[in-house]
Amino acid sequence: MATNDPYPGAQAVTRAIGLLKAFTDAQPEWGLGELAQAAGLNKTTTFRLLAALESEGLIARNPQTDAYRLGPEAIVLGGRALRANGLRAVSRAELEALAQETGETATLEVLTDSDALILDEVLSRHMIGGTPSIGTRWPAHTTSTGKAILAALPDDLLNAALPRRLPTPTDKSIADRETLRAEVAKVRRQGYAVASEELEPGFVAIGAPVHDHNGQVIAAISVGGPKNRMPADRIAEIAALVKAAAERISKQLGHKP
Amino acid sequence: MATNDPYPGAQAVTRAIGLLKAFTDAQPEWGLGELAQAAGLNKTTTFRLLAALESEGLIARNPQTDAYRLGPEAIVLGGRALRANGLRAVSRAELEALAQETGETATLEVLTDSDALILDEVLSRHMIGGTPSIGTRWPAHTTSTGKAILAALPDDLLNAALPRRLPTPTDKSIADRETLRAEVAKVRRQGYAVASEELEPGFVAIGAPVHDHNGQVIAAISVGGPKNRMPADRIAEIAALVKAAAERISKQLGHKP
DNA sequence: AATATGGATTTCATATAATGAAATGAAATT
DNA sequence: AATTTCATTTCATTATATGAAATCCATATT
Repeated sequence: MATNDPYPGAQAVTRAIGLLKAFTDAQPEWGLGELAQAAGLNKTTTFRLLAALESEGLIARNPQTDAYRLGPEAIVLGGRALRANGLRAVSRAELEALAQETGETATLEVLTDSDALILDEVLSRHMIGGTPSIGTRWPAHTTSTGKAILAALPDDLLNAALPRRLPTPTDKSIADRETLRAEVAKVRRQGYAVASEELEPGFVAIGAPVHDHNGQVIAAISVGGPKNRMPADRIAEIAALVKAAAERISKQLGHKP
Repeated sequence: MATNDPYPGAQAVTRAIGLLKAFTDAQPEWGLGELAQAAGLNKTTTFRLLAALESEGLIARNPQTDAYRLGPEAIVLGGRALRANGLRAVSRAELEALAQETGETATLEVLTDSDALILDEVLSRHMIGGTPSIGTRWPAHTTSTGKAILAALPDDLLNAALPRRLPTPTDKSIADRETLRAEVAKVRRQGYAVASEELEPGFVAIGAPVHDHNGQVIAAISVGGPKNRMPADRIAEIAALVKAAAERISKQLGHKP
């Protein structure tokens, strides 16, 4: 999860961030005691850190229950981090076009540590009213975008990006490096990656890499939807669209093929 | 900006968050020295705090220039904060319908301190490829949503929510409490608020309040677009749509009118 | 090629600010 | 009314954050 080892000489900061990271989609609210326990901190320390975070707006309290939750400032910082990334501005129109043409959900994702992180998303017309998952992360080797990025990395960086053990959220997930190596070769050959129920049963996506002006991969885009709308011939068709869109984005970023 | 006074006994945390908040849309990247100066901190301290934030992923470095910027974890936390707010899930479909019917941009916003914070946004069909502003904040009294929320607040909370001096981003912005009082009365009478070039020249929006099951305002939704597409009769028409949508959302939240 | 310049890091002695055990307070629950 | 379960405050102790100065490093400049 951490990019590096915790930096010494800033214990309180590291602990405070640890507390922030405890607020997940699965458990978005915590009481003081349970959070202290989960974070391995003294209750007093936890209280003091949370109070500091709250006074800065990163933490808020449920007005009914007094439970701790993430605060509005987290949303503000997240928005700024997102907008600071020029990629989004460049790729937005392509994502919209892809979602329009295919009727499915299109995403822009980058690699962080060993996860694919969703930076932008245009929802499928079948998901009217659905909640976008911007800011969500999944193990890279289980996603089409993650595999597209990994495959476009030089081997040393690819190995560095892989976790010690490959998580397998479904029984179709790639479970070992041998299989992954073969898949990477295939993705390199094709120029796109398909993840068929490797992240979630019933979900299929197709991803292609985006390159910057130095020729390095910096992101990937994808189109995905339920398996029943993704027969082999349609996958091939979508793959061509996704690949072409990714190449146009790369070109806008100054990439010379 | 801060919800409360800085909490003592967590200096390092408060300072670290101060650093994070220095990364804005206007200045998304900083060198160590200038950031230390801007934050009023010693360079060594700044370095150490940034290193801690970086190792946790909240700060990243521009690979070309080494400049500091917000990191991927900021996006992750922002996404979680957003999804923790059930409001978004409930209102999403209504925003999409409003954007569809009017062709303009629809937003969901809440009040933080004295600002209206954008929680969700469906872009106008005139802005294909535009970048959504989720996580952006504006002075509440200059926005339609902000005024809708302020007007729906009891007087004591309304006063508490106003800053000492009212910022005036344009010459049409409400500049004094007297004028605001009259405007609030009007908004209460109408059940919706119009902000005509009060935030930005050429931009007009119409907002209506959303209430929870206790009858308290918790948010507002809006539809907005350029002044030239917003003649008086169309404003009235859109106001009716926005108000009805806000009422449907409130009803879903258990509000009994 | 050698040197200067403007950064970013590291070092280290010091004292301040963070720590946690225990006491207290405030709500729920019995 | 008593009990339990939390959150919050107090306070003495020391671990931890601090900043001045030294060093390193990359990039201009001569």
